Amino acid sequence: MKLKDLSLLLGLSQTTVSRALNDYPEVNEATRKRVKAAALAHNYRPNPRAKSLATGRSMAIGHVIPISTKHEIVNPVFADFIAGAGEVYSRNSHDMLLSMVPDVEEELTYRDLAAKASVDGVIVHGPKPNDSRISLLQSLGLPFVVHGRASDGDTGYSWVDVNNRRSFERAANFLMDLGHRRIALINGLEFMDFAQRRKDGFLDAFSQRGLSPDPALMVAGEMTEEFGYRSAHRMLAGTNPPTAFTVSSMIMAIGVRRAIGDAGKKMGRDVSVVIHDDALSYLPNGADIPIFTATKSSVHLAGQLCAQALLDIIQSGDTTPQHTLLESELTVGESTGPAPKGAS
Amino acid sequence: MKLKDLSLLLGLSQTTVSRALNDYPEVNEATRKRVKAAALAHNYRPNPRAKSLATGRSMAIGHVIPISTKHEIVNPVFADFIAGAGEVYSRNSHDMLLSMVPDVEEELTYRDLAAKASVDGVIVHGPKPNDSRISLLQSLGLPFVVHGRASDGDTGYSWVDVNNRRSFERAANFLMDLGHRRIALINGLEFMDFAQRRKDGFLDAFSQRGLSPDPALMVAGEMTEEFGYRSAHRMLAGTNPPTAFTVSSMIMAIGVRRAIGDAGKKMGRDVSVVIHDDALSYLPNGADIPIFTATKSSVHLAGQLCAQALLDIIQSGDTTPQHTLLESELTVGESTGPAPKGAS
DNA sequence: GTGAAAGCGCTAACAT
DNA sequence: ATGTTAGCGCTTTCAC
Repeated sequence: MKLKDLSLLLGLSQTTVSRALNDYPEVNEATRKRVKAAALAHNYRPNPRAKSLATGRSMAIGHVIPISTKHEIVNPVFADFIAGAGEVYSRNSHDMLLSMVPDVEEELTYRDLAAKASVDGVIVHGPKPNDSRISLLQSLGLPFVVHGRASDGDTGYSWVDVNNRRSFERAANFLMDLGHRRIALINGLEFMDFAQRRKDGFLDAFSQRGLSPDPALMVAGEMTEEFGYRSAHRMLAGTNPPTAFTVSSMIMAIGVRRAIGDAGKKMGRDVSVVIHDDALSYLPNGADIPIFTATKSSVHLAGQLCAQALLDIIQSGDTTPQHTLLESELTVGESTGPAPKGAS
Repeated sequence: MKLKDLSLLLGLSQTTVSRALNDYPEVNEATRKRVKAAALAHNYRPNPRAKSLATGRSMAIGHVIPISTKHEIVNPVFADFIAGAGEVYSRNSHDMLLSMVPDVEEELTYRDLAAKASVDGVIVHGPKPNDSRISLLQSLGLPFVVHGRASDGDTGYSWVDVNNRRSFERAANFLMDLGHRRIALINGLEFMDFAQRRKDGFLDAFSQRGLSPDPALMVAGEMTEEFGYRSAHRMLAGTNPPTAFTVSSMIMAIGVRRAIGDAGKKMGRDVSVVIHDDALSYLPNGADIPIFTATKSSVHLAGQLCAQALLDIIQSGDTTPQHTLLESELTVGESTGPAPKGAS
């Protein structure tokens, strides 16, 4: 069933039918009703490609995922984000175009998307400081929204971000309120913007009390179970082990938990773990080790907001940068957690 | 830069340029060279929508993900699969269209994709026995490949599946070779095809030795950390606890590990855990609890094979059902694992 | 308020 | 081996 068939069927021109369907004001209300009813009855769906060719808009949003560094896609956080964004696209009858490309081809892919007008806009994932993709997209004139920020104070583009700095500041403060002083930070690679911000927040919490963390308890690396395990293991085996951990991802937290298990007899119940990134869904507060989920990640929400922001930009044509900073909740498990031995 | 511009520039007709670019045989080699060079130099990219409108092919593959039951997308396995498929699409210059829809709208979505000719084919995720989507897609005439199988012996459609039955048969056999007899099965919901097959394999391993598992040690439920924890916890608290676990997913395995941790002092080093679904990447063999990854999941490979199979079907037009059964590797951790107390 | 006709950028008969 | 022409299914002037 195409437009022509429908118009013939109704004894109207394609033009009128098209106008009726697309809610043009000049159409007679009676006609519109008749047309819409017929379209529904005959299950008419406009061909998006034809429409797109005529209008110049693709009604699709691109997500480009580099695949050689596997972190992005394997990360459950990514899936949640995509799910959130996808819902918004569905509701607004947009398509989501996912491109998995070797990261060396990422720039080419953006150029391609722009040249072929395959998408009306893109979401940028995993920004690094001074990310080259931003200027590329600007020069290509392709609307975009960044999930995260490419560097501090940069206001030249739209982004949606979780308040990473504050999350870790609050996590550290929470632990210090419980009496912990030897708090470890198991962070992601610090050239990633989010990791840098988390570290800043962590340090801030200490400064606020005139304290400073033990540098030996601060590490950054690949967000893998293995790195979490090894880091925590080394720290716990030291002469002055930490009494609490702040961890940058669920996967690393699993490793930290394993290390704590190894050291279990030594530690007793004296170790707290604070995790970022939706850990609550996967690692509920255990009976053996008190785990506090400090920041309930809002990745799913972030996905929705990113998508909505981009659609708004595309619709309005207004590219004035919009910035959304999400506060993540401090969610505490059932147990309020122990104070370290000899704490005040 | 569009075809017309390029043809004007070259002093050729659009037709010739189009033919040269699309490797039609009747074009003069010299001309083709000239055309291709010019296209490259001027960075010409054919508009896929125009092309699609003219050819009737969309050069896109659809993946429909129901979102009200969150399992599908949250599952890291899903992300790996998508990554695998995405690579294949990229290499074959196809787009991947991801639709996140409330599961009640799933059928509507397929009808939509078919009616609007948005995609040349779809991949079906998470099949259940006698899945209604299969007959729907067949009646819509939309090419598809199923990741998994909708029921036993069904050969009327193409699928790519991991040999779930054998994976669990081998896992159980592996543990029995180590001397274990009280082996638990923590399975996914048994109305899912894969879970049923895993159970079958588990049971087979016992029958082969003239044994049968304790029904109290076989459970099935949502693949969550919580379910894994609770199931294992209950079993370990019983009078005759298991000495080994086979677990159907990484997430559940985390819960099982937590339960083992709880029961640690009682158990000593006597518990083995065998996990399906790429557990190796996330849960390396621990120092405290011996964990054996029995089946290295091939989801990523499955994604590639599904995508390739679908592209082949679309290209050749040959819809003769193709079936691919992947054998998953039995990967054993560093430790070969302890025999249970008093084992032979 | 409705219609005729041109055109979006490409491919595919049908010439030559 | 190359060009001419007519679409693909829709929107959008422009005219009535």
